Amino acid sequence: MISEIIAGNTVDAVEHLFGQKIDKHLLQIEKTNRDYEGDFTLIVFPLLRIAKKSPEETARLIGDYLTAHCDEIKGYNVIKGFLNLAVSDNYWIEFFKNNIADEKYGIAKTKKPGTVVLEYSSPNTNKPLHLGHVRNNLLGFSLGEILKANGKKVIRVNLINDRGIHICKSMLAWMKWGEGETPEKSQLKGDQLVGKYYVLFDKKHKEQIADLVHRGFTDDDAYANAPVMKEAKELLSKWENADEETLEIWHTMNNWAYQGFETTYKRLGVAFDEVNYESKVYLDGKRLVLEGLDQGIFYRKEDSSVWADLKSEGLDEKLLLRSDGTSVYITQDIGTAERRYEAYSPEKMIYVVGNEQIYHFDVLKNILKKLGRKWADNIVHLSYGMVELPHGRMKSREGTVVDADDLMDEMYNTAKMTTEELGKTEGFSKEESVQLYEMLGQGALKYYMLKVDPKKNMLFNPEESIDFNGNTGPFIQYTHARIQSILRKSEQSPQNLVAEIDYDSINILPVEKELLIHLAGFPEVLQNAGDQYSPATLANYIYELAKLFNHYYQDTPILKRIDEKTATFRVLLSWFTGNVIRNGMALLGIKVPQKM
RNA sequence: GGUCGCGUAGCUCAGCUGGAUAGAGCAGCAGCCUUCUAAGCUGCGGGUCACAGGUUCGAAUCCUGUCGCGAUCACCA
Repeated sequence: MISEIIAGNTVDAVEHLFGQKIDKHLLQIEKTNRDYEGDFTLIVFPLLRIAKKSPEETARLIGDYLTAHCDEIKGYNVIKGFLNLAVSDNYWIEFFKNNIADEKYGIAKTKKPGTVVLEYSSPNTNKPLHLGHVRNNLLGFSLGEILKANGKKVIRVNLINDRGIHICKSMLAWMKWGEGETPEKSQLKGDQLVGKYYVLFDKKHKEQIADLVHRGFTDDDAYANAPVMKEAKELLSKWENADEETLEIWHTMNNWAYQGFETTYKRLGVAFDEVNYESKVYLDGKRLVLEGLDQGIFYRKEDSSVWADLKSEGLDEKLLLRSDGTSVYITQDIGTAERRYEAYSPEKMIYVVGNEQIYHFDVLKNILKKLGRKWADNIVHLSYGMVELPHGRMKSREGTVVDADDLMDEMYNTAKMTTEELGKTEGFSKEESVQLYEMLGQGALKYYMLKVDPKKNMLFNPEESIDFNGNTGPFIQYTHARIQSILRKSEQSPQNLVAEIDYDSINILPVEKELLIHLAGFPEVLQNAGDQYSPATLANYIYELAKLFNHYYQDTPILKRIDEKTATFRVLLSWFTGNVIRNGMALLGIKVPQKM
């Protein structure tokens, strides 16, 4: 890395000039601002105390030293306390030479030690996936890819919530009013069908509540005493007592939901290494809680419920086992965390879960620590923000939920319309067109969601469909397609060009240097994206790269109207850029087309 | 009420491990296809970085407080 080289030499410079050995991290080196001459800038203010000279003079002295002693630095200028350094073209040509043949430039070639368990998606089987799940899935999948590209071993886990009162609601509604409807009979996706009965339950429940309130019940009493709610609770207790008929219906409806999810996951391009079902693991953790109780870490109340006291940690008391001895949500998470630790000894356990559960994970970590699990510190809650609609949050009750399947259909249609208007699919077969529309629709959707910092809430306006121009997925996909078009027109394959290029003959233009500098930054960006769990960092990097390339493409002939040696270099630089765009987009879960 | 997060252009967002005159896209306006794909490129207008203090040579960025928005504090998950 060039900034490492500059830093190392500056340390020498400071020692030589001012007689003091400084730590490299004291130095601030950044890319030179566009408005100034130079490539990289050393900010000398922090060195003034050592230099005991004016900013300008300090900068000049260091500049002189670097120019004389460092081959990579060919000149400098000083503005106030900013030492703007010009890096020699040779350095960038070397960089190009060293990496051009590597089609997977920046992607880790070998596994480093360290396993990461990454949980994401985690749907409920009572309703289909919506926009919020889409953000979760895209984030989780992309983060997994990014970590793998950083050399980590990643275990992607989906923990499906297939039990509890909400599933019983769907089941009850189906039993009462379903008339034996199946996905096959009504040609409905399984998860949509189950969701339909969940909505139906809610509707009936509301009617009954209104009726009870009308007859003088309070809202709360009406809620709990509505006949359908009582029946749903009975159904839950039947489920817990392993009633055969109930289990069978439960199995059937869950399978419908799983099959529906499978379809959605496949279309969205997300995948998992392991699927856990809550019904199988929800009893885990009880053993640990009882162990903690024995050791006096937790305590039992008169009604025999078990609690953790986290007041000294700034939290509250937390219920761990109900008075009837059954587990609650957090009990299960204690158990699954322990299981994952024992199975994989991961260096991190990442949970992609909405920011509404920050408190939950805070509690979870503290409880595990109380139990002496030091690895609790390795738990990371990647808490992402809500996806909001112009009117606020999505409310299933108000019918403002944006369904994942519908959304993908809409994206496909928008892609189709836009592409046809532009007449871009002339000469495409039917199948190729369909593939392209899907690729563009998915690209638009995924990039739209991933370019935003995960921790921030984001707005989705269904009225204005997702854009295809500007800072968007299709813009980047288009840039890739343009590059491929050049490569197709080149008489030789990139691999052949690499074999015959004469590096000594290369003269690089300022735009080309900009591209090379940006390309050189890819590994660092990838690392940061992994360290900060932020696909957005990567997304924004790729956008910058695509923008730079389009600017280059606009007024620099790459293949035609130039001599062969220049063309060789430019085609290869385009190829390099295309590879980084493709690989980077793949880490976001986005495919790029050859033509569009 | 306690805790946590967010507040940057009309809109959607970058920038936040402190550095030069705060950036993109969309929307608006004006240009660029007899040359490699115009889903592109160039230019113009648009800002009290919520507000007030503080730390610093230097603050959108760090600290404190205020305001606004949101989340959370279940024998729900």
